[in-house]
Amino acid sequence: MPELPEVETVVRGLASRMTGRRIARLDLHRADLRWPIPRGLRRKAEGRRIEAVRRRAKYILIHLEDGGVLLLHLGMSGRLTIVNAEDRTPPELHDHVVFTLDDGTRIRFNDQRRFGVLDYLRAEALEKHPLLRELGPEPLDPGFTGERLAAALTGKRTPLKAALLDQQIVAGLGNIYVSEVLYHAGLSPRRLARTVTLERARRLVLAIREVLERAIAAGGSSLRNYVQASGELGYFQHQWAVYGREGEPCPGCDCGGGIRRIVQSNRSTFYCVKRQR
DNA sequence: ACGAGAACCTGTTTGC
DNA sequence: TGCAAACAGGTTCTCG
Repeated sequence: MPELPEVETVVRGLASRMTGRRIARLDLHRADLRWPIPRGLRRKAEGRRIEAVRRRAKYILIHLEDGGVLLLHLGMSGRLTIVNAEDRTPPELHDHVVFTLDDGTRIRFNDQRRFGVLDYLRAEALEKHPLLRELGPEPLDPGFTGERLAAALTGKRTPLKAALLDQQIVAGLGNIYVSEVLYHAGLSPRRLARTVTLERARRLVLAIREVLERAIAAGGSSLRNYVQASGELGYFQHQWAVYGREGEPCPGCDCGGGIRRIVQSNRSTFYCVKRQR
């Protein structure tokens, strides 16, 4: 599930509970997720005060007082759950990592498929980290403009859908929000990226901002302080226009089109053939 | 260098 | 009912 809006919601929830606290304990229940968890991570984290929790693309960055940074990625199935100090609920299957804060709060990192990541780096080397180095612009930053997107798409022979999933072109969109954004921009997912010139790129940038901001707002408003009663972070009711709606009528207008599902690079895309060109 | 597809893992749903 | 195939919201790696 986790695309940019979900990760942003998770980061806000984590920040409210972690900032200023110390990591009293870090329990690693296995030695790897997608990749090995660095040796010595526990020693580098335990006892340190948390200065800030930030997001870059779909990565969660937990900044420690000494300049260390914990980098988390939720992959396909990762979820974070906040467990209050007095809650004695035992660990669940696939709870691979558990943070315990100095006030007794626990944060469980559960990841069934283990495509997630836990790494450690130094703040001064953030830009050089192999996972962060190649990332494209943040879609909600003012620097992400139609001009910049058009330039990034120039000459690309790949379908627009695949280009927008490419984190080097814009960082944070995933399979669901790409379908949503293309619907709102009125552009076909099958259109070649290189045919997106300035006017269309501007439309796309507006659609990207609108869809992401609305999703973040929905996350914030439907969770009490971004934490569900269960303690789970980042899960909220979405109102998707096209994703998962194969066969339903086009929701946004009376064009009479139906939502079709196609497969592009082995992943589902949903769109309205009539409205999106 | 680019783009398509496989691979990484586990679990659930779908279709014969 | 049972079993295999398809599918799931991400990213990297390999190959042509």
